[in-house]
Amino acid sequence: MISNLKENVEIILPENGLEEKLEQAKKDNRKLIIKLGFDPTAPDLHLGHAVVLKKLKQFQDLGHQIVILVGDFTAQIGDPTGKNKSRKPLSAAEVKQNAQTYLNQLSKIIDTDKVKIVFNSEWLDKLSFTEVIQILSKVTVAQLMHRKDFNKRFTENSPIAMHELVYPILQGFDSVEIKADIEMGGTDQLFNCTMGRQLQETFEMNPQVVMCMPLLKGLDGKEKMSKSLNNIIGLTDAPNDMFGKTMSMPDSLIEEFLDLATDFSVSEKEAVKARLSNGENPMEIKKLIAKNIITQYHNEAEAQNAEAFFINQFQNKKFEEKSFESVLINSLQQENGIISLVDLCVQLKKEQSKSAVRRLIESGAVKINNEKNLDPFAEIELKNETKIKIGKRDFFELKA
RNA sequence: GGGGAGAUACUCAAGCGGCCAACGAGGACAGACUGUAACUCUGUUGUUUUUUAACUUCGCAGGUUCGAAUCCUGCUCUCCCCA
Repeated sequence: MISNLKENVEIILPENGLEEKLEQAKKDNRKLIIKLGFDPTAPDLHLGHAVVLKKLKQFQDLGHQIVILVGDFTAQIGDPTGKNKSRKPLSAAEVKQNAQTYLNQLSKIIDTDKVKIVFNSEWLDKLSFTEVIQILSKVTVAQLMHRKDFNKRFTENSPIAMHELVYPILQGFDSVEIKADIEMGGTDQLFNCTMGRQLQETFEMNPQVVMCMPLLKGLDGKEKMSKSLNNIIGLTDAPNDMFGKTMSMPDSLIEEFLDLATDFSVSEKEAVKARLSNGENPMEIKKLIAKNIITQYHNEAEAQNAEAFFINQFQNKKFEEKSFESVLINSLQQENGIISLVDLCVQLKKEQSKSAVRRLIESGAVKINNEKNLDPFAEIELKNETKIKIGKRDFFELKA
């Protein structure tokens, strides 16, 4: 059981802490409190988050108490780094809304009925300045400067605002408030999580164990998976999308995805890796991974469908009827069923400027009924079942 | 508090009165080739009117000029040195 709990975990602090906590819980006949923080500004969950969430799920299955901490207070302060200084603090309503979205997505992996949700504004709002100073006095600047990104910015002479330094401390104080036994997070959270240990100790509590999961790389194969880098597979992505995205990742990512994104058993993983090193086409392995992922977040039938679709559509280059995003002709702005190609594509592909779309068309990215059309001003007749491909991933079909 | 340097598009970074929507690099996107991989090659990378054009952009606000990212004034912010 312990080895399952430790699978894929990159860092456990202290080393034997997990065992001790489990034993203690057993002795006291109580649930462990397992904390996971969530920043309410970014509620789009992807496979990177799933790495941590699946670990939480294991604990939940063993009967422990998951506490989701919504960092609404810290989000109100706003992040001053870099150019983001104009970032608006979220309103209470937005925070609520985001938390709800987050929960919905969470339910793909863990049982949200059994999860406890808390907002850190509940206690952080109430602290007096005296109390704040007292908390701050527990931490030294030298400690804070150990954090990698503070250190980097400091040595590079880029600004660090005071309240940024306070962030990790507040996060640590959250652990005090909720009496966390374990705090989970990605390896990037290591510093913040250890802050929790330290503060709990000064508040004479048994310090939490820190468990950090590795950060899954994004589809670009370079950076961590992150929405802003546009390299994610979202938990709520459609099956065909998941399949296509998985197939488009660089081969160098295969092992990592196998380990972190699939739910194969350890021995199955080994077997698949052996196939790879025996020279099997990595593409086949990627299909395996894709199917496994879709099975997790949708179901097996969908996974089969997605594969069949992919093979037919992209490998055999046959256009299939299914799985184009249907667009009602009535919903488009038009003139008597006629529209220019740019205008059509702008409406289909939202959040792109007209100029950008126009360039796309001119570079040959748009096909109508599988025929390239390079003229942005071609007049398109809006007919039922007209298929429009924009780039590699966006497919639409008009419906009367 | 005193002295010095600086703020340019996603990032880095040129430009220092007209030839600037702004060199170059990275990134990103698209195309060809492929296994929707990598490599390589090509193109694009402010917005808008069907575009040898107009409009908005070089920290913010004013000013000088026929004309400003470039000069002047004030402001904001950052970095460095000294106290």
